[in-house]
Order: sequence, then structure tokens, then C-alpha cells
Amino acid sequence: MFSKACEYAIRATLHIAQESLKGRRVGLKEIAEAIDSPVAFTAKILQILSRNNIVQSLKGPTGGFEIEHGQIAHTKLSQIVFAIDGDKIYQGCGLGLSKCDAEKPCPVHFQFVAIRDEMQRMLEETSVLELAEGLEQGLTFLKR
Amino acid sequence: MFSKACEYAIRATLHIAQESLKGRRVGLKEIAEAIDSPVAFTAKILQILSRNNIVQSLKGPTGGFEIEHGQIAHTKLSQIVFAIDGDKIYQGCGLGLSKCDAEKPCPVHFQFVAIRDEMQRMLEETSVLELAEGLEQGLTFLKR
DNA sequence: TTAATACAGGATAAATTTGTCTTAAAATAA
DNA sequence: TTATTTTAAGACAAATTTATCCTGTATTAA
Repeated sequence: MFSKACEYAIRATLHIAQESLKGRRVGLKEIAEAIDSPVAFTAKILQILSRNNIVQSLKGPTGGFEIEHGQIAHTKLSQIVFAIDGDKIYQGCGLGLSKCDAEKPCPVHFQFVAIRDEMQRMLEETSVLELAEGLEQGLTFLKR
Repeated sequence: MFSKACEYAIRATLHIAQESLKGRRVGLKEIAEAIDSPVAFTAKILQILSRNNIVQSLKGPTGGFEIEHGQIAHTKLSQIVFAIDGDKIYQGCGLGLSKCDAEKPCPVHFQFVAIRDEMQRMLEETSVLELAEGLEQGLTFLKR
């Protein structure tokens, strides 16, 4: 569904959010450990998230990653997905046609639009805060 | 959503179905032309579809690919997707966890299950016949 | 000021997916 | 039977994605 990079991005963001809510800043290695991801690759992804201002990074001792408190409730999954994978999840024909729309649709155009719309709605409605709370309550998990 | 291979597979199958309904057998080159796909790669995919008995192939002059008439109405998109991409579309955690279920879910488990179930239902309900008919009626297109 | 710590960024490498090429095998028709 | 046509299959190559490594830069605390 998503690229590996995007999966790591969501997991990393949720872990940072969870720690930020507790007033803690987290380092790269701690993040990679918490979400069970390759450290160096995770660093690349965090760079992108930082450039897109989805997370904030601070260098030096006591540095690390965090998310502004006020931001956590407003950041939606859709922003993370868009930062990493772009809009190809919403755009783009399900059968790979270079162009495909209601005027001149591929054979599965309308079926796919229905599912993609639901996916988009879900990503835009789901906030980092609510998911981080599920983690904090021990209801959900970031690695297994 | 799907791999390139899977996209070609669906497009190729639909073209073969469309021609089979008209009593015509189609060669590899004609298929690749009709769906605008790389010939040699399409050949590989057709091999897989043939081995999985989703299409039938015949060698030699007048040979080519076809689908048994009785089969066209019964073949569902899900069979094509499964033959090429396996069950990783239905299985597998949305965030890439090695294990993820209702007992110990990832943070987006239930949101993803809902969307995946709808996708699965759609793939299992959509037949090659109905899509080939849309093509034959000029309502839908396999290349653009 | 200096040493240590932690992220940033570029180069590089491994793995996977996508795609090509060549030869073999099968089948038809002359 | 033989020449021709067409798919089958394996080896190979290109492109993309995933992942690593090394050096630079910023920051903090002593």
C-alpha cells in the first residue's frame, strides 16, 4: 500500500509524538530502536519530515527530534504520506494508464476511485494525536 | 496500489477476454500493442497467467492467447492480482509490522482493515466479463 | 575555547522490480 | 518432413527502492 519509507515515516512520527507529549525529545537511535527500523535509512526519512516541518530537529547534545505540542493534534496522516510518497496514492490510474478520468476511464476507474476516496478521507481525518494516545494507553504497538 | 506487473496482467487479461468473446485468439505482440506495454515483460506476465490457468496459450502458427468462453464470466480480478502479487494486498500490516492483528494491532490497524476489506470485496466481485464488456462498448479504455 | 554529541547531506551499495535478449520447444501448414 | 510461426524459459541488464557509510555542521556543556 505504502512504500517502506512511508511506513517508517508514520511509525517514527508517532513515536516522536508519543514522547513529545511526555515532554521528552528523542534521538535517532532511540527512534530506530522503538520502531524497529534501519537507523541510517530512518535518518534520511526524518530529514524529509523535518524539512516538511512535520517534526522538528535539534542538533548537539540534548538534541533530537520532537513535535511542537500544538502541532500534534493538527498533523494528519495525509501530511506524512504526502511528504514521503507524494500524491501518487490519490492521483494515478489503478491500471497504470498515463491518463485516466471519468471522461475516458480505464475499466476499473470508478471502482478504484471509490476506494481511493475512502483511503484519502481516512488519512485526512486521522490525527497523529489520536494514534499517539492509543500507543500511550498500550492499546496499539509500533513494533512486533 | 498494484505492481506494474499486476497492472499489465489485468490489462492483458481484459484484452484477451475482449478478443476471445469475439472468437479471436491474440498474439503477444498484438496484446502489448493494445495495452501499450513492453513486449518481453508482458510475455513474462502472460507466462504466469497461463501457468495459473487464467488464460490459455497455444504455440505455433495461429497460436496465441485466449480465455475459455465459460471461464470469462467466472474469472475475477482477485485471481489475477493473487497470481501476480500474491496475498500481500490482503495480508500484511499497513505500517509494515511483521505481525499485526486485532489482538496486538498497529496504530492504524482497524482503519486499514476497513479499506482493505472493501478492496478485497471489490476485487472478488468484479469479473473479467463485465470489464471486457465495458471495453467492447467503448465505455472504457486500456491505453491512453 | 574545546570536546563531545547529535543531526545533515552526499556518495555508495544492496535488493527488488522492471525490462530485454537469446535460444529452445511446440505446433501448424505447406 | 520441413520451414515457419509463436510461446516458454533462462540469463542478463536497467531502473528504482531500500539501506549503509563517511564526513560535515551545528549545538551544548564543561
